[in-house]
Amino acid sequence: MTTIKLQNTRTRTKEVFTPIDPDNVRMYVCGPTVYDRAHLGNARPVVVFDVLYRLLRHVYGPDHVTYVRNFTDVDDKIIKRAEESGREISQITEETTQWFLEDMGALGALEPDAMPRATEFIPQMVTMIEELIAGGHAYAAEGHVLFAVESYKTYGALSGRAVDDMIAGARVEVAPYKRNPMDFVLWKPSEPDQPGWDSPWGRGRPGWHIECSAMSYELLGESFDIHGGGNDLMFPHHENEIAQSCCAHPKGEFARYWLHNEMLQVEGKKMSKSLGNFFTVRDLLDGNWSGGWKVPGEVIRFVFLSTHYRKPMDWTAKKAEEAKKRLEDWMRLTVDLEPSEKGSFEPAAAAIEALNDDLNTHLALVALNAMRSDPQKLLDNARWLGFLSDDTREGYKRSQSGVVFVARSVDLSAHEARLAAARQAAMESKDFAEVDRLKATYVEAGLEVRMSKQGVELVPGPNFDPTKLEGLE
RNA sequence: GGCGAGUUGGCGGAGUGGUUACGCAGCGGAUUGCAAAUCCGUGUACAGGAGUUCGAUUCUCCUACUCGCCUCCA
Repeated sequence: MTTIKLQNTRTRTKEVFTPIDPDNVRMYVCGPTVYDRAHLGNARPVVVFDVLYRLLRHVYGPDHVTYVRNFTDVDDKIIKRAEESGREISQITEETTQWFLEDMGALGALEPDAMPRATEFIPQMVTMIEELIAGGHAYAAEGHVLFAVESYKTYGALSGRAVDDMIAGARVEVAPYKRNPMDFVLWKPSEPDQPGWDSPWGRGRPGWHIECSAMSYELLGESFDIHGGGNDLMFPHHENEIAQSCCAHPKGEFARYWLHNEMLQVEGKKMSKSLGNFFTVRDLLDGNWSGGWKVPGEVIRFVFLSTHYRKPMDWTAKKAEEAKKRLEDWMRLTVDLEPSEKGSFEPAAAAIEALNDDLNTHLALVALNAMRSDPQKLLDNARWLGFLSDDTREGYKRSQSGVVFVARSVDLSAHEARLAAARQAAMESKDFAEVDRLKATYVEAGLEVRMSKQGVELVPGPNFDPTKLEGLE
């Protein structure tokens, strides 16, 4: 049996991964709040934990892994968005959920086994809150229910914080009904025009953190193996999840391995709207970003996986271009091959070993690249890691000169024929002036000109401008 | 202020107590009418200081710098 090692935030060490039950390895990853398109940073944990999911499925078997990722569909940001836009909340959440699935699918991410929505688990949340109150870990005050952090001795252990220190440096406004400034909301009252559910504390809605505790308990049990998310969630979200879950179910361990991915940057800076470097996954896919070209989902995936998940990931146009070239190279080598049957294929040891070592995806990509001399192996392994999908390959095959990643808005075959004819004539006359003139024009238009004994190819590059070809017709 | 991460060659980015990362760019060659693409070959490195050690880029400590979180955020 292969040994997977994972860096556990809880212990700050790289540990051998041993599941509670090898027949049912359980992983929970915090999903999106559905109020808008997922931005690029939202996509990183999705891709990272998709790789872990694939690895676990390989090691323990596809039927022996349960991966849960939630949708937060009740939240003040959603309420605000509804008020601003005048749209129904359900309309917003349903639309955004669908967008999310489409966008993440484009990145080659498999869908989790379960994708629970917070609003479907309100009764379970209420039950858990009641248990916390009964156990002396929470109290009701002015329509709110708050978790009492002092009732949980190890509160702050995950992120390495002490309650007293946090109070000293806290920037939060302290609500008068809080016994301790660090107490956090489990349930809060709703105005008549806000979404709400009846509860023992009046009509209201859950606080942000309780949903993950309630849903992971329902779907994975009081103890499960892996809990993942971005490291910005470590505090307070994950800390609060631990407090809630461990106090409500003291016999359970909650999550045993905590994995956190580092944040994403853009051209060396934090992605933010004020810096003008903020974009969604859809922006990239549609070419609506500073790079200006349509970035295929697999290119985004490649860029993500070329940096280790625990290091800051810097998105740059240059990286995207390099990733695109590499994938085009792989595509060129494998386009005429058929993927091996599922039963007859085993991921290469080099790739598995790389991933076993705390998801060294960069090294796994290097291992893939080393398979260029064995295209069948490259194809199978690339597909196993979420590249060279059927859709991508179909697109490649449809494009005339074999380039998948650039949308072909014009038919270049006439130009190719014309250049080929001119070249043929020049070969005999030894006068290459006309050929050179044509070639220069094509290059100027952003085309790559490939002439060989096999013939002539015109390949659109990122700056291809079809209008520059008009004078040639 | 508290907590945490990082600093590797022109760039990106792995890894290791003593031996080649890899990719891109560069350079040389093959190929080409010339190119492009492709193929072959090739150079440059481990922030600074102290310590442990036969030996450290790799371990320990200190310094500097960068970054993230602590407020909605993945």
